Amino acid sequence: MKNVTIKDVAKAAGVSYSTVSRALSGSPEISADTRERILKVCKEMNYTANTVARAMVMKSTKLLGLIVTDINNPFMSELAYHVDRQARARGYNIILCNSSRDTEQESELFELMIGRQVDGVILCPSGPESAETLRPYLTRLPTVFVGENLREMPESYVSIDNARGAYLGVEYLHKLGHRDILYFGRRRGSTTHQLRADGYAAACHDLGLTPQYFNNTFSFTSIKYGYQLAKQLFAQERHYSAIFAATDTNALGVLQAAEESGIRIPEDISLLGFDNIRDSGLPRINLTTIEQPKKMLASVAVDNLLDKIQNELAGYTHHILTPTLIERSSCAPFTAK
Amino acid sequence: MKNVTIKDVAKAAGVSYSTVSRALSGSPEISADTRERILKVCKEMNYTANTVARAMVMKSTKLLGLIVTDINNPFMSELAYHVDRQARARGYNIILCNSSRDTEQESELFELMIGRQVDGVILCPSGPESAETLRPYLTRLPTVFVGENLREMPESYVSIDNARGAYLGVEYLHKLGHRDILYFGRRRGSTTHQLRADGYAAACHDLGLTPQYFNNTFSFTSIKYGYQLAKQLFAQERHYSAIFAATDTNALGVLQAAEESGIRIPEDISLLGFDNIRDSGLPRINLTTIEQPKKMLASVAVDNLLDKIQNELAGYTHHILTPTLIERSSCAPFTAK
DNA sequence: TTGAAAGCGCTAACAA
DNA sequence: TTGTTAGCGCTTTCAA
Repeated sequence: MKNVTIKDVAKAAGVSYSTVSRALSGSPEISADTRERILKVCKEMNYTANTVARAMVMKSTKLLGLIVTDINNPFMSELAYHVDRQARARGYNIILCNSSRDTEQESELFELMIGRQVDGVILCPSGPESAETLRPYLTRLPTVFVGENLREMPESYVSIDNARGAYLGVEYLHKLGHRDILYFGRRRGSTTHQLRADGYAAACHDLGLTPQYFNNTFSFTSIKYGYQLAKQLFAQERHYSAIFAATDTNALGVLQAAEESGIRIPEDISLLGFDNIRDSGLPRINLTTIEQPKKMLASVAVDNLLDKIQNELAGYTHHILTPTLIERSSCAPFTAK
Repeated sequence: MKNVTIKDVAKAAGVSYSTVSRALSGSPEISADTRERILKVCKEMNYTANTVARAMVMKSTKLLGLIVTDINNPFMSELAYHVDRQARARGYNIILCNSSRDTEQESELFELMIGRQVDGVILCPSGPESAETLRPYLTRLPTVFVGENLREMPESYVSIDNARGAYLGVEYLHKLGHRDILYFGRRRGSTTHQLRADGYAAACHDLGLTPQYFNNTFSFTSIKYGYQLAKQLFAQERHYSAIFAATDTNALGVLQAAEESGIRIPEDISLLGFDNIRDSGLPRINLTTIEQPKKMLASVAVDNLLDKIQNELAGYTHHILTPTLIERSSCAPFTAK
């Protein structure tokens, strides 16, 4: 499986190997016919340039690290899809790694990425504290955070306006006639959750509603935990006509618990999610939700990172994208029971 | 952002740089105290070995190409998750690319992988023809195909026993009392679909049932196409009490069409899927299905590939894993209407 | 327009 | 036990 090198081509074409290099790189300082001759020989010999060797001298691997918490999470996989597309369109490839939402692994992965000489990394952080624990690496490797709002942190990130998204959601529910809206599944320690809860509170205030919370006491977000939480909720008396779930994943758990408890959605309770993961659009689920524009998130992240790399920009950028409401069928107009 | 090299460390430690290399690689031909001294200097200087340079001399990048049709497909993302885990556990990383189920892109990606000097590639092929179009590359790069049964093709692959899975499904439905089972969504030109249909036919034969088909006339499989196909189906008279969908994705489309057409599942029709993608276990969906063991598929693929690489095995292996039935709630005992 | 040669950061064979 | 040196395959000065 030994590959043909530039030297083999040079020998076959009867030129020096720097000439071959020039022919390949489209350098102007070479005559048209030698170039053509060389290119023909390359084809014949099935020559493929060794990117690794090139990377060594160019000091650029054209490789981007993509660190996600879990590629199996639909939000991440959609993001990864678009990151790959966008990166490839710009001549880069992706080394994919899962951090399993573990900050220690995150650090190890950064170490690994540095060793692999990637040109930069796109990181879906485990949480807001990632920016802190990774600080030593951030000066060594251009990095863009995705999906987590790092507030005033002097690091580049792209995320959405979570507060505004939540505000939008409450407005929508209010317009449907709901006056008692429960905010469900807020997780302490997550900036994202904090900002969403803030938006919820602000909207309640502006619309004259009384905020009600049912917080996530687990420190994880998953359908399973959302389900367990919702079971607890449904064991209590109801003082709300709509549930605004902090994430679609939570909402899915609510859906499951509701089904088991004989609660109909949206007939008995309206349910609104946040994220618009792919699952939410599935038949029978049809969750109305606040959309995070994943494609946009990905392409802004890649663009930013490549700008940073190619222009050796110091400094940082914060991109806050605007979420939108996706109306499906888990919310209905309020009707007095 | 210039990185510390082995030479910098050597200078700082007052030794030659090959000594540093030895200290780092845990070579025995070095005294314990110089090693320790060097290691300490490495720590102090924040030295990270340059994997690219190492790869050049070792002729091994410890990188695996993972080419999927679409990472956003839940089957693929689950596979990718396990491939990453398994590969990382064995000291490898993954370069991820989407082929968009396009054989031309597949070829380009192989070219790219060769250039990047990956040690091998794991490929979820676009279709059975991929093995043909990629033939020129397969001799240049150790490759394992995943998920597609290449029959007697002399290439390594790991897939499941599709015929047996389908057989299992028919048996199950038969046991529930169903005698008229429609096979839905079979796509021509896919070996996987062919094998499943074969298993369906064999089971029908053995159990004395009459096979009924409603084939996929689109050449793609997606919820949307499954839905359109099911709409056509439901416009016709019914002569079946159960639908066996060729894939979960198809089944999801059936679910959606059924909902719109006022057909209850499983009360009116039982629905059985194939693949057990993550979506199928979601609340309200709860699709009974035949499981492809994705984790197993991934780890067998990685193991095979690494064996192939490390032992420079010529030859090839075919691994056919056994599917199992996952019982959820989309199938009910037959009741005469 | 072309060739010779240095060097990217590392490993390993050979010398000392 | 340590140092010297020759590459790995490429790009890029500098000379011719």
